[in-house]
Amino acid sequence: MQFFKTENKNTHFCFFSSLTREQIAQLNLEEINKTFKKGEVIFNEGAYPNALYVVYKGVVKVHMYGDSGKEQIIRLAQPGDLLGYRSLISNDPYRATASATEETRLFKIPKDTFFNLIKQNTDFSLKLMKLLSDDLKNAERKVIYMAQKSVREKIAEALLLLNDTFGIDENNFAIKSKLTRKEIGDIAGVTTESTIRTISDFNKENIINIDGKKIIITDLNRLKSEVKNKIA
Amino acid sequence: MQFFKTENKNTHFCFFSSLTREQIAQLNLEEINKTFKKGEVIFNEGAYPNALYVVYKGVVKVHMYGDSGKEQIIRLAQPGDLLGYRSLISNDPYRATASATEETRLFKIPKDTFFNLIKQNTDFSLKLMKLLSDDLKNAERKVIYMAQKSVREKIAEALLLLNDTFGIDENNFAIKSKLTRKEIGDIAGVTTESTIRTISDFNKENIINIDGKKIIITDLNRLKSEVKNKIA
DNA sequence: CGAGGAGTTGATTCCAATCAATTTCGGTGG
DNA sequence: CCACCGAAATTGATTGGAATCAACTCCTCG
Repeated sequence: MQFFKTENKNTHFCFFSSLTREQIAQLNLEEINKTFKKGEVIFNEGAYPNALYVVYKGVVKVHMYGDSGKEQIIRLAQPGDLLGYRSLISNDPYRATASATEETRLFKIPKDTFFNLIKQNTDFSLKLMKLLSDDLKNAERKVIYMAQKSVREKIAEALLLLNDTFGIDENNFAIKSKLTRKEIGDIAGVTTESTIRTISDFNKENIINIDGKKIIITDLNRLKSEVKNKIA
Repeated sequence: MQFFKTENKNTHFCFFSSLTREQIAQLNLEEINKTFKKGEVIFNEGAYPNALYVVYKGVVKVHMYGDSGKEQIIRLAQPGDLLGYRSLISNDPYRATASATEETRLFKIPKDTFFNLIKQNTDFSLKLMKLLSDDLKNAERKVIYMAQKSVREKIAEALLLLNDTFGIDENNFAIKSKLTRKEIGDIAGVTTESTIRTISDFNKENIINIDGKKIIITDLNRLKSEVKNKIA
């Protein structure tokens, strides 16, 4: 079961890899009999959560809109990641929308099961708290990022995130992401035009290589060094 | 005991007001025999937490530095708020520094007590999760804020935060904050000069009134309307 | 094969940072 | 009590980075 992967992902950590098999068994994971296609919405801002989702295949973008209508991608959820647990715990309506960025399949954990597990299993609770803490850490880090970094740094960071999240194609070494330039900009908090210009700059400087829409990171170290003072 | 205040604070919620008296008794609250003066550091970025702090009197700023050295204030903790619980749960060194913005007194909850309580008291755990969730919600909101808002909106938001956090003086209606203009800018993620100019604009437009360093919000509604699409 | 979305590029604008200089204020020691 | 010092606040001038506006090309997919 791929949940047990142990790779150390940069941005998110695989929640399930930290659970025991027994704990996973208690989850009553129920596979949703539906494959979400690119762009399909899993849940919408404003809706009330009645279950927790677990990404099983694919990558989901969690995004919200500023008042001007500009989109901001809050995070990317990959296999093993939870979706919508924050709203569930806070008992709030979703404040963000979740959409598939590629063919995606999900498990569902009924709300009751989830809360029962929290109540019965302190170990599970602790792990969930740790997950929340880590997400909070990332979000706080992103605040300072948005406030202080240049477009160039933001795009470099976004590309590194894509690299970590989607991985690379064995054949052509391109990042296996289906995100558009606009969406990359939405991660970085930057306009589409600036995103394109910056990606083009990186290309000219041989830090990356553009092959159509595909991006190949040719000099990972230089890309990383664009992101100063990176916090692991 | 002032922890039982019920005011609905805008940005943080008073953790202790949601606990039963019994739960509070279990906390082994230990008053720290020290009054922190304005500017004094409670804990430093990089240090390892060995206890949880509860603000009892005063307001504490939690802040970190971008690589250029620019400061960013992550949040303001007021009486009843917890300090350092994220790092404690994640078992990380502190990633931010906490300093008093005025005379501050703290309680301390030993690390062991804290974790024992989590393990023994599911209700407490749930409340802690809710707290984490709410902080996460705020942080995510701030990400989009930093990415998309103008200086004017950011300063308006910061002033509203000050108003909620410090309250106003009964005599002159000034916000009872001892923060400098620079610090207000550090909340908003804006330079000191831009902060001053914007505050001065609000003054000219009779949205606020400046009396020396003191700020009096004279037209709260207009100030609020500067912050479009405010999420409660 | 047409249409529309995605990508790209160039020109222009403008907001806010930066740089620079001056004033005000709060505290402190003589 | 006052003079003085350094920090904070303020104001002005300039710069620059990124958004915006606009036009065009290139896919791709129905």
